[in-house]
Formats: sequence, structure tokens, C-alpha cells
Amino acid sequence: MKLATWNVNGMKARLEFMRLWLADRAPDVVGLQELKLTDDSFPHDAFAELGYRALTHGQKSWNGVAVLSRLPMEAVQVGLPGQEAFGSRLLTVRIDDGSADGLQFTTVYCPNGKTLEHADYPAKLAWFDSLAEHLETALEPSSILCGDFNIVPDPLDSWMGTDGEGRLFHTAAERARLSRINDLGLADLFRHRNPDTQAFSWWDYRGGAFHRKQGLRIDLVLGTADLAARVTEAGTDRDYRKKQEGLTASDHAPVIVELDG
DNA sequence: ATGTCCACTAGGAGTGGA
Repeated sequence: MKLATWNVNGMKARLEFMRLWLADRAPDVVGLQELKLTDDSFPHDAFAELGYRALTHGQKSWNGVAVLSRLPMEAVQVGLPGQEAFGSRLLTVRIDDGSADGLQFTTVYCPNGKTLEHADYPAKLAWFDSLAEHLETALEPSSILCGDFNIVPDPLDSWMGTDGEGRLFHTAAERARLSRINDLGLADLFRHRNPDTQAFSWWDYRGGAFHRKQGLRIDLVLGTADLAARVTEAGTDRDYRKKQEGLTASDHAPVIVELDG
């Protein structure tokens, strides 16, 4: 089974690009972030043509998450309890993967924080606290939590290396929130499979960051132990951060994880 | 180089966000 997460930076702007990627990579389940559209305007027909059903939690202009799946699924949780005012940022579904209980699949678009001085920064930390509290009761033996976390887990995951320490995305306070989530029994599946590899998932559009190799790994696929044991491959789909057939890419690359069975 | 891209409001180019 092939799972992926992708911050598409605008569904309307990215639809044709996404078609190319889906046809090429053929993932089974994809968590999408930053749709920037309402549920009413989600292009279900375009994905149905490619064999995917979608469940969505959108909003006008900003944020918005969805899950695409070739397997049957149903919505379990729409929005992070207590944090609804911070935008549409969480969606949990149950995927019918043939197992008795199914696969619980959550995708998140975590707050950016803007700057260390901005009110959104402590609000980001509080949002993560709410996420951890929610997961304490919601997690199951087979759970995936994927999305744009807007946190760099380790200096290896930043183009700045240790020089980035303490900056936004790189603070001890943010990492403490990520650690709390990991401590619930969720492993970073890319890092689990590739202990020493540097592979970024986001590069700023500005300043030629992609070609300068100035990226960050902030898009993560976390999984419970039984899923971590099944990982056969995990990587960033860096080619799809590049223009394809004249179509503009998102500033995030997809992250793909393959499980046996 | 804060050098790009997206969505919105407008009915063209500026604004805010990442």
C-alpha cells in the first residue's frame, strides 16, 4: 500500500499538476493540505476520473485538508476539537484496507506561527497541545498521522543545519510538541526508514531556494508501531517540486511511504 | 535581493499570507 502527504498550495491552481502526479505515482491514499477552497467547490469529478474518492474539510481562501483514496473510506473526525477557530486543519478517516479494524488515517495542516513574536506562534503551540490531547484518546493500533507540521524535527532536516536552531520551525518549544505526539506511539516513517538521509519536503518559492538546496523537511508521515514495521520505502518526491509540462509546482513536494501488504 | 506564488476583490492591480 502506498500512502502520501502533500501540501498542494491551492487546489484550484494545482489540479492539472495533481493529475500528472496521481497518474504517475498511483498512490492508494493521499492526505492533502492547503486546499484554499470550500467543500462546495472541491473538484470531486476530476479525481473520480482517476479512480479516487475524496473526503474534505475545506474553507474559503485558506487552509483546508482532504483525503483521496482508491479504497473505501468514511469520515471519522472533521476538525480538531477546540481549535475550530484556527481554520480547517484536521481530517480523520477510516480506510477499509481489508483488515478487521481498518486503517485510521489523519491528515493535518499545522499552524505556521508566522514569526516568534507573532500571536500565531503561541497559538501554534497551543494547537499542538490540543492535537496531542485529542490523539491521546483517538489513536488506534493502526494509525497514520500525516501532513504539513511546520516543524523541523532535527538539524539534519534543515538546510541551515545547526545554524537554524532557535528559529521559527526549529525551536525547542515546537519540538517538544512534536515529541509529545511521537511519545504517543507514532514514529516518523521517513526517518525510521532512512536514519541518516537529508531529504527536504519544502522549499520557499522566493530566492531560488529549490536550486540553492535551501529546504526544510516539515511534511511528515507518522505511524504506529505495527505500520512502522511494514515500511518498505519512504521518500520525498522531489521531481514534483519542479515544473511539469509547463505547470507550476507547489512549494511542497509530496512525501510517499510504502507499506508491505 | 523579501528575487514567488496563491486567492480575493474587482472588473485592474494591490493586499495579505506562506
